[in-house]
Amino acid sequence: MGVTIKDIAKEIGVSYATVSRALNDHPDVNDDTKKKVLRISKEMGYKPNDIARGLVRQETNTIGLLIPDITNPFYPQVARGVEEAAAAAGYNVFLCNTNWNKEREKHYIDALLQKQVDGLIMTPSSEELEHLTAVLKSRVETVFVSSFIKHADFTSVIVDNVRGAEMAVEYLIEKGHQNIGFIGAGEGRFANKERLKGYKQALENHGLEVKAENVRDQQGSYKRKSGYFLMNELLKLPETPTAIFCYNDLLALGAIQAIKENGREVPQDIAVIGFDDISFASLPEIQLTTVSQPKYDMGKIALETLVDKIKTKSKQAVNRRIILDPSLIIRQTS
Amino acid sequence: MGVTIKDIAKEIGVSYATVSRALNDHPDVNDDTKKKVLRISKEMGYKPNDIARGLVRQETNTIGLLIPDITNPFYPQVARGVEEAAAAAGYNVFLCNTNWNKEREKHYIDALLQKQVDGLIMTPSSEELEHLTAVLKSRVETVFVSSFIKHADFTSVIVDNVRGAEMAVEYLIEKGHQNIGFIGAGEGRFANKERLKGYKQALENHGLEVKAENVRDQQGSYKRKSGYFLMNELLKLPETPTAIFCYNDLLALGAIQAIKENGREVPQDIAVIGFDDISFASLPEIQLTTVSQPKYDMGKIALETLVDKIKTKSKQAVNRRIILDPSLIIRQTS
DNA sequence: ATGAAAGCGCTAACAA
DNA sequence: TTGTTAGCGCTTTCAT
Repeated sequence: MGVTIKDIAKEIGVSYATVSRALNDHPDVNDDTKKKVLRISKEMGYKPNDIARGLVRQETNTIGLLIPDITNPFYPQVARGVEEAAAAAGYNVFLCNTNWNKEREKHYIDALLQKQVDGLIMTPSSEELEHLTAVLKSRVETVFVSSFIKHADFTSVIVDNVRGAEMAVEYLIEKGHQNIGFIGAGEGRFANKERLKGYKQALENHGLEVKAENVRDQQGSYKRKSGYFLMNELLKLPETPTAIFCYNDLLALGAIQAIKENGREVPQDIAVIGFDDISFASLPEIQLTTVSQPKYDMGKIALETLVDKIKTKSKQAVNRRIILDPSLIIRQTS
Repeated sequence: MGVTIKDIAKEIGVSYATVSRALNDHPDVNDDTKKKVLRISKEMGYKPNDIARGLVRQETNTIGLLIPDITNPFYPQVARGVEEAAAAAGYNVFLCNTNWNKEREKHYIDALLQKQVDGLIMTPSSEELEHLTAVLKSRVETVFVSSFIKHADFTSVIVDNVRGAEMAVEYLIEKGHQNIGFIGAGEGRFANKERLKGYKQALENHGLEVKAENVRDQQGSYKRKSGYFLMNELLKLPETPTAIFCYNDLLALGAIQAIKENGREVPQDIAVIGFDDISFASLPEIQLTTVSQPKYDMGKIALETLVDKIKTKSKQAVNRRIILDPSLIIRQTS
């Protein structure tokens, strides 16, 4: 390996404990020796071995980040927030892409725990808990992003999904729409449930009926082709909705494609609203109306919250939900 | 901490070396004891401490991945390739987003080396080497993706940038364009140079002049707004090109926006071709003609090559360039 | 202010 | 087949 603390000690003729102290600028160390140690270690090109340090300190300054789909621009933005905040706080992050796959998620969690990560930030692939028992038992600090698990004692950073959905659907109603559809995916997901709830609330608040055939979230993924597929189902209905609220922007993009291929216009024939406000939503060719989430901030706050939990470990074990505000961005598809 | 190897040893009444052997299924261990160890450790919920193992084995089964912009969908795709191949090979990956910032890159490299990563995969922020000396000196196995450093002995996985650019520009020439512009960013970047080279070659091969004012790669970033800005410059020219070849899709998207806002049509007035084929390029509203790179495969191959280098360490230290083929995808912007 | 020594959890000779 | 022991590189008591 490289230069170790012992090499430096030998070189200077002090004990390696002294070198360690100097390097960590411990108070009880002679100024001259400290300077000397610092100088020599620079000269010799010494790099501390974080692995060894971690072993004795029982901490690794490393956290794991589990996201379900790195291909959906929403998550890279969150990841950037986590990442930059982590760098600022002196942490490194292991990125794991679960692909919404419970098995992979489980596998990754195990691997991360064995790597002794100090904490975990994750958007779980589902609300079911069994595959998360390892985390629960290990008691490693965890914060959830864009997700919330009932029955479990985790901190989470989320946007007000219900409110966001409500805003979108209310806007559609104000525009005169009476027959509004919902496209989502995976009933099991927290955020999906919440946005569906907001959708229903808005309809009910305005005396509108929630039609079962208008709600499509029983199958498919959160990707474009799924939006395309589900919209096509909706287009087969005797009374196709005149507006669609989609769980996310990717689904909305797929829905729009289906609508256009069906020979109809957006928003003239059918209006579409998404969720997330990924960067591509603002392209002149797209101009997608959508509910914006503070993606970067969610990541940043998640990391900061996690670090806080790690530092104050077991002291204040109060978990909480940090809820951020969404905002409706009106563009050309509604 | 959790359950350790010693706890298990105590429980069963054997030495902890035996437990270690059983757990790593070493040949020389009694079948019964092995079974017993396995059973008990499962019961006690034992998880090996990778940190400790790494310390003695002098390997961490961890690699670092440095990418310049996680916000550009090109990199997440590469990252996915790296990630999945890594999981398959039993490695974990530290993701670091450098934001094209040399200082951050340097900082991350240091951090990764201190974490004793077994290898590095990176797209460096620039071709200059000084900030990479740490890597060079540490002799940690490294493979470059989508980049190639002259004067240095690294393996890299790249697409044939020259050929890709040539294909794009030749196609434009065949379509009758005589006045073709280039939009790039950061002259210092390898890939930028290569694509510019391909652009020039294609022009020269067809007896067309390379006009300095048509080449815009001296400033700006690789992002959309930069393409927008540079295209606006081109639009001010007395003879605005009738076709533009862009370093990447993001720049192309920005250029298209500028063209449209200028009251001209794509491709009727000005044709645009990008590079990368990010997923959004295929949206019906975008239909961007572009040079496709095998993004996922680049990541996968990079990881596999790296692992190979790690395993055969110092044996076959021959570095090479792995060059993949690009393909021109003709859509509606050309 | 410094040194000696223990130990973090594990693997790997070397003995037995 | 199993146990003993040293040691990976570092931090941290406890002495001095």
